[in-house]
Amino acid sequence: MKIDSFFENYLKQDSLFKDKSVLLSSFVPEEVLYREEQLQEVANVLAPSLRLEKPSNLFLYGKTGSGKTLSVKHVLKMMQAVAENNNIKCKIIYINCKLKRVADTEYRLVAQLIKEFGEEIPPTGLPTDEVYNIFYGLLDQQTRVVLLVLDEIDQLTKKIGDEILYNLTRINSELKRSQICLIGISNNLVFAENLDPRVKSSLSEEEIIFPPYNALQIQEILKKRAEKSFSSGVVQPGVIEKCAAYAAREHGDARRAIDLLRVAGEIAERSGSKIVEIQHLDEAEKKVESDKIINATTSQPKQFQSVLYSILLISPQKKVFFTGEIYDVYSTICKKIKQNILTQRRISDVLAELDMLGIINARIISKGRYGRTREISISIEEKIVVKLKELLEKSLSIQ
DNA sequence: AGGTATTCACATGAAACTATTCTCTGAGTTAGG
DNA sequence: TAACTCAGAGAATAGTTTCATGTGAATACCTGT
Repeated sequence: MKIDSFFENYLKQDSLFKDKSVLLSSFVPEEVLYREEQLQEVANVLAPSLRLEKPSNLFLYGKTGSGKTLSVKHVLKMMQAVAENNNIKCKIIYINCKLKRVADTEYRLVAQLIKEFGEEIPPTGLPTDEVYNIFYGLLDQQTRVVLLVLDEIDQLTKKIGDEILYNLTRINSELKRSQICLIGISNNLVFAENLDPRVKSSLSEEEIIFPPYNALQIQEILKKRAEKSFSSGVVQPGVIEKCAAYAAREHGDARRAIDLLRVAGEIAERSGSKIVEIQHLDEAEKKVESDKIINATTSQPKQFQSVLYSILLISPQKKVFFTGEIYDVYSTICKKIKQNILTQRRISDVLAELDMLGIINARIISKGRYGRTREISISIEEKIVVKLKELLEKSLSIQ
């Protein structure tokens, strides 16, 4: 098939999708299923801001894909509509703290806040307290309530500590006219435990817990979304059920389920199928998994990649191996590609990161007289290992 | 045999360092009046 | 004299290194039987 006719055919062939955006994670539906209680609670807490009174700070807990972000966005959307209708000055800022190079440090977070007020701030070069001052100035320009949503706040504190949160909670006492209300969202259920007690008490004036969805609920959610996104009759019976089952196994992660459905649809479409079948779903699961890993590794620095490559080199020969062995292999590889060799201390950290990413399985064991070390095994599929190995060879230009 | 002390091979933490990217400031230089 | 250039001081950040301290249990070493 020649390319030109390919495009022709592509156009002629009608899409399986009616509206794919419904299946993207940024989509906010008009109706949030099975979260009525939480929605109401969020609304209750935030309502005072419509009277220009400061609402209590709010904290939301729940595992990934349990509808936290969605619920908050939904409530805030409604509120903003009302605020606009009645000409109430109420500013809503949503920031995801996990985004690299956007809001993952104190400086950048405040810089991002300033940006929300329509001012630009250089990415570096300014002292942090200077940036704070600019922010205070902007905040206090007029009387209003500012609702600040910090998504994945646990990532932020894990990286740089809870000082920022302390600063943010104290802002109110410095402001004359504005009021700021913090809404924290965390995936980590024990997040607040290791927080400065002062921060903890002022941040979690109100707490709402989001339980995971069960399989049935995910099914309903998927059905709703599928109706809107796919053309009718495309999704075969059983697909949604299986998709929900996959997700329920992973602590009821609805986002993952929706993602899976979308990828399954894309795969079906690309293969020229007119319907989405279970087989596409299985393929999608593999793809999502391998994409996740490949994305995670390719965005890492060279040194990180060479450590991973070393592990992949050892893995066919042994089922489990130890830090020292990896370090040896890593050293020879570094020599081979003329890269300087990092200390074992650093490699230890890299291994811990790889463990976090779920690429390897590391467990600290003691071999008694023969020391203490990480017992490492690889935790990704053979197929992905091969693919990853090729990729790393290219990226590190080996051979 | 039973109990204690050692010892290995790292793990884990904190602080300090390095390279890079960026701003701001003020001295020196240039061009126009 | 105003405008411009350009070096140097200071910041933020990511990735490391250095130094210091921690640690679980297999083994070595006793001790008394």
